[in-house]
Amino acid sequence: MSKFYITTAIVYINNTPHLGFIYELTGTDVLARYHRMIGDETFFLTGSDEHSLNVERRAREEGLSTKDFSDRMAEVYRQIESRFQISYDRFIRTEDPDHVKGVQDFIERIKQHDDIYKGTYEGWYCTSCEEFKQDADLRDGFCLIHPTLKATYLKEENYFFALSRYQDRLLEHFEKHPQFVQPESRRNEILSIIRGGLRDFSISRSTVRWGVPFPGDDRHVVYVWGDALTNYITGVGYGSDPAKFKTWWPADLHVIGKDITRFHAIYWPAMLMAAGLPPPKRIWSHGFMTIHGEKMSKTRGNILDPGDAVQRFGVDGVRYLLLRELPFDRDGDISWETMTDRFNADLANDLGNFVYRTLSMLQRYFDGKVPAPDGDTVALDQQLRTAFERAIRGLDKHMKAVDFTAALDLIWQAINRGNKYIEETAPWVLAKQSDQRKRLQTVMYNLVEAIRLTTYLIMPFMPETATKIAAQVKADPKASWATAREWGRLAPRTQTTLGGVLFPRIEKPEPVA
RNA sequence: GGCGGAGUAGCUCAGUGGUAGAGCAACCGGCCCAUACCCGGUAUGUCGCAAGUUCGAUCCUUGCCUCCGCCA
Repeated sequence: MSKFYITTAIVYINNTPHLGFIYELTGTDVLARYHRMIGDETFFLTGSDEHSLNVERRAREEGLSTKDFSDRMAEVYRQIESRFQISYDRFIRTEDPDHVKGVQDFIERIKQHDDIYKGTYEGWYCTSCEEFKQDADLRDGFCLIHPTLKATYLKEENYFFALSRYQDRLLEHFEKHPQFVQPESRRNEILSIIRGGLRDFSISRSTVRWGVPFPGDDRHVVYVWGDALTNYITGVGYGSDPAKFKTWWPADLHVIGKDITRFHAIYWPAMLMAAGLPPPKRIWSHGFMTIHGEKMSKTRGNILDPGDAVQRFGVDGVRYLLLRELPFDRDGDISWETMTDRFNADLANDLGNFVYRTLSMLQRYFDGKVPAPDGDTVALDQQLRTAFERAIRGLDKHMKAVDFTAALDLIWQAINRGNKYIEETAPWVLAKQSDQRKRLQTVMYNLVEAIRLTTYLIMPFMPETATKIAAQVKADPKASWATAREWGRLAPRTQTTLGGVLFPRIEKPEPVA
């Protein structure tokens, strides 16, 4: 048994959650659940990033103190994560006292290493991006990302992190650890940035009050990356619980959005090196979702709302659809229409119907009690078994590669093999022939066994559905995967129950001619 | 401007040096256990454009076009 420490990026509480946020959380959650299922000691960290000028501003707009506003928004996020069955072990907030203390400790250690110095930052600053801008990022003095907001010229004394000293060490690290940043396209981008030379970055702000006081100079607060990234270590005890920290760090996987890859893949390992700590083992940079080919954005008004999604497809439906429909290594397109089509095809027609028709036949022919297989195994039986064994092996392989689409594809191949098996063995015909009783027993056993294995296969992706099916076939959701995964573990005479329809078909409105 | 990725059936995508596949949608047939479901079959494509290498390229090379990403 080994340990597995996985994180998502902490979410910036400035805005309300949209479906892209659920996407990252769900993908990460699937990995966490998978590792728990296979028996790894797992710690799953998510949380909220609450410090910044924008948050101060938003709070003021809402007529709340920054603290009250942060409390409220953090709770909004925490609740929606729970709603989506995100099985985090801790939801860290940058306001948490142990985080604040850990950040100061971390900065202090980098200072002792002489990698922090005081300097002056001067240039055009966009208050909405909270970033200094190069000339190329501005047009007529307006930030390109915020064309209605005039940039202001600022001269500010800041503390800087000496990132430029880390070019060689970072390159060496990338070379020694080819899987450090994935997918490879992101790794290549990062490598070319590093090779192009690194600039020191400011790690404090004196114009912001809402943040962690900078150690040794409390006119400053620790600026975004020194504060936010650090959650990955403070979340598991850095600065507060050395034994816990030792258990979990380094993280096995940071799951992040592609937009913040450079901060995670360059700033973060460099800061850790400066503090004498090992970098995370692996960083996965996922793509974004587009709607009908367009970026999701407030101004376009095409934001998919997580609550809407649940209304339409249920929690497990959304989880499945996001990971099946979008490739996790690059951008992918999605819409209510494509989600609805796939919901009906994969969940209602394939999975839901497979479980329902099988268990209802079992009710009819054996009063729901699993018969003992009796007689020879024929080629058809073997095909069914093989399909499931392939899916099981595939799950292991594709979870390692963070390829949800491929894993689900194999699982659905197995489920569909099950539907074909029913058609080919025609249990309703066997049931009418008294001399086929033994064959019917074998067929029904095989089908219920396939359903039992399906519960485990889909468990990380659709925990609620897996639990429902498990209850129907009396599978133990907590069973050790090493043995539960074996074909033939289903005990004859198990009393099954027929549950309701798992995924009711969604009727699509008739197209208007 | 530099670097990188992508352009394959209506849609989403897989794929190999020997002239192409899956799923969905469509159509036809079958079945009736089942959520108007499931099973079988059918069809559809100058595999972005052009040239080159090769006996032969969708897969290799070059140029071009379009889209996207990262950097400047």
